[in-house]
Amino acid sequence: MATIKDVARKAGVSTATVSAVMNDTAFVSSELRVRVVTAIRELRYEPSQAARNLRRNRSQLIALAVADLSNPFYARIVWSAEAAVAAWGYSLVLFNSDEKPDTERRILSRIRTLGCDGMVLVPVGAANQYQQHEFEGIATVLLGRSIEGNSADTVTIDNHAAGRQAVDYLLDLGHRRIGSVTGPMQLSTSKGRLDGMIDAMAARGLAPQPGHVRSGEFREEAAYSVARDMMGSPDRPTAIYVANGVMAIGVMRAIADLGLRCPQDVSIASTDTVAGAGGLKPRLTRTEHPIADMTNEALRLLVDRIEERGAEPVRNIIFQPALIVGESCMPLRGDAG
Amino acid sequence: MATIKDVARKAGVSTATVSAVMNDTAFVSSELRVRVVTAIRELRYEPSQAARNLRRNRSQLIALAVADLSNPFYARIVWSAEAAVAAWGYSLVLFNSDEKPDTERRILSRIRTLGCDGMVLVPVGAANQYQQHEFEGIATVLLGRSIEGNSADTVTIDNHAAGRQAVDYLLDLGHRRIGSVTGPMQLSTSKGRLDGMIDAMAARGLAPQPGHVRSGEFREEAAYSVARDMMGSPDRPTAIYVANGVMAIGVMRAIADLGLRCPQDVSIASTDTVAGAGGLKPRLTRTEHPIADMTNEALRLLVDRIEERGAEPVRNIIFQPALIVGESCMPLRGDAG
DNA sequence: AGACTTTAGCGAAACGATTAGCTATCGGGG
DNA sequence: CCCCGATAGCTAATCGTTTCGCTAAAGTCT
Repeated sequence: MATIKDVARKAGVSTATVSAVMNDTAFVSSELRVRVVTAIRELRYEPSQAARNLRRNRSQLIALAVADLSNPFYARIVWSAEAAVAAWGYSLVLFNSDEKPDTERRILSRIRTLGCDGMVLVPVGAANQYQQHEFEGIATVLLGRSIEGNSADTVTIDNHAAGRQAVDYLLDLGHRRIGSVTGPMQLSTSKGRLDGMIDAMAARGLAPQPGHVRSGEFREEAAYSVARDMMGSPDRPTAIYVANGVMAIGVMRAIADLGLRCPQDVSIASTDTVAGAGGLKPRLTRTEHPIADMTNEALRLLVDRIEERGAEPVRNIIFQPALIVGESCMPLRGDAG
Repeated sequence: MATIKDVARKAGVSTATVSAVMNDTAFVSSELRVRVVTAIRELRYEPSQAARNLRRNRSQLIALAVADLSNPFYARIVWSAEAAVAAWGYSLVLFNSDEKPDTERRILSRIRTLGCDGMVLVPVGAANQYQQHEFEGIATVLLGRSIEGNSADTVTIDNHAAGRQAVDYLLDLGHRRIGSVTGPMQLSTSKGRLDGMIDAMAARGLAPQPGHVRSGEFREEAAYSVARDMMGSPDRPTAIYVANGVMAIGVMRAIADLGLRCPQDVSIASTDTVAGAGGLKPRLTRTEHPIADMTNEALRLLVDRIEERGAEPVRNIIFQPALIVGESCMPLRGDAG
């Protein structure tokens, strides 16, 4: 592989001039410029990113660490993020913490030694599991979930509104015994959505029964077993609010396996969506996140932090969910519709 | 950020000794070793990957360029690849060529300047669009699709067998007028699957009618419009073989929009799968690829090439598809079942 | 014409690690 | 008692860029 010295020698100039031509960083007479570019072309010279990184102390790499790559929600984020990162002139380094705090810790350290210029993180652990120095010296944007007490920029949705919207919809259909399958309580997303649900019910003088609120991992299997258990008892809820798209699949499967039909016997509303929803029957009624917008915004903030040295104040951007009505909910039988 | 010199000064040793301790590359007395490690800890020293890369001429980066990140099939590959890459001690740089040869060209150049140690590529263009030098000096494994005349290792499935299996199944159900919605003919995958279909029919003295074989982009929308057109005419096929999971969703939607029901009026068999298949109704009958195995194998080959300098012969690994029977096919009405 | 400013281009010092080759030091054998 | 080999650790070169500061030639003003 040809180096800048080879080019300089061949063109009869100094390496500084070659560098100037490459980066358009100083005026070079057209005569020298043409000698340099032909030399570059003939030698098929491409500058060594490693040397450049060392000198410039930049890597042009942006890391994205998501919580669960098997979840279509995060797959969708990856898709958007790749496009946005490329559009800003960076490359995307992808990590999957698989909802495991230990894995996440290793990832943070790896991101640091790779020298990524910035990272977008979907945090996995509880707030107290993070050390301050894990974020020092690297631009960070938290996406989807936030960490209490952390001073990084965040881009999230209004989880409280999401839970509230979905459950208000169920209440409007006449449901009173509403259950919920939700995620781990240490995550801001799960907690916010459940709070929204509780507030929606409280606003009408109701409250979920103790056994009707279950939490587990944000995974299909966890949701399946929890839902099977909850829906097996005779005083089962007439409607369920599921806090996550993948869990919704698990819940629907559990219901089918119990011999119940989805809108007729149990209504299901969820927050967040799954891919292939076009073919899913019945189509879920759900509150959707504007995933692409959120991801783009996260990268805009991140690149801003990377490229402007200015210590702007912390920014927290909150997106509003939108209720998408599918076919997974029905008015409560014999009740007002 | 502390450098190796700071550590050396603080520990009262030379940088060579610090390096030796870090990399376990030479014997260091336990006294010095302990001085070095405490200095490292106190200064929170982490070696600069950039400097290391420059010196070692390695980057510990593996690039993965897939054809379409919006396709769950590739999302699944990304998931597996991230895990495999991490397990081998590398990090994954992700690119999406979005089925566009021009974008792919830019990506190849970017991979090169990033100095990735190797790449896994799902090629997008026709064979003659590739230049030899685009692959020179960087370990490459082609995944899923191959490029005729290219000398890189490949990991693919037996597309011919996939088409043949799926269509044999339809034939066994008594279908005779079978159509196909398939991908671009310049891709080895589309061509192989279609050939498999044709051979399956030929083996029984049949051939698809000219208007019943349609190709388009590997996208839901393309499949939708093509299927709508094909299924609108009176001599429409009684069964369709769809060469791709995402297209199958489009075809099912087209059929529903035409007022036809899926197994009863039209049987659908496809190759390759989509995520969320657990919730999809009716579940697709399809030939599945062992995605995780294929991806792992691709990375095994790649790391092998990167780490062994030996010029082993080119390896082409072909995986066999498996037929998964769902509920999207029925015996032809009034025919032998 | 002399003094002063501009500017194209060069030389060499960084950046922070790895590593080949060298220098002491120590113990043991003749 | 001297010499030799082994070995722990150091010195300095090196990887390929970028960039600061400099030189010398050319232009501008009085």
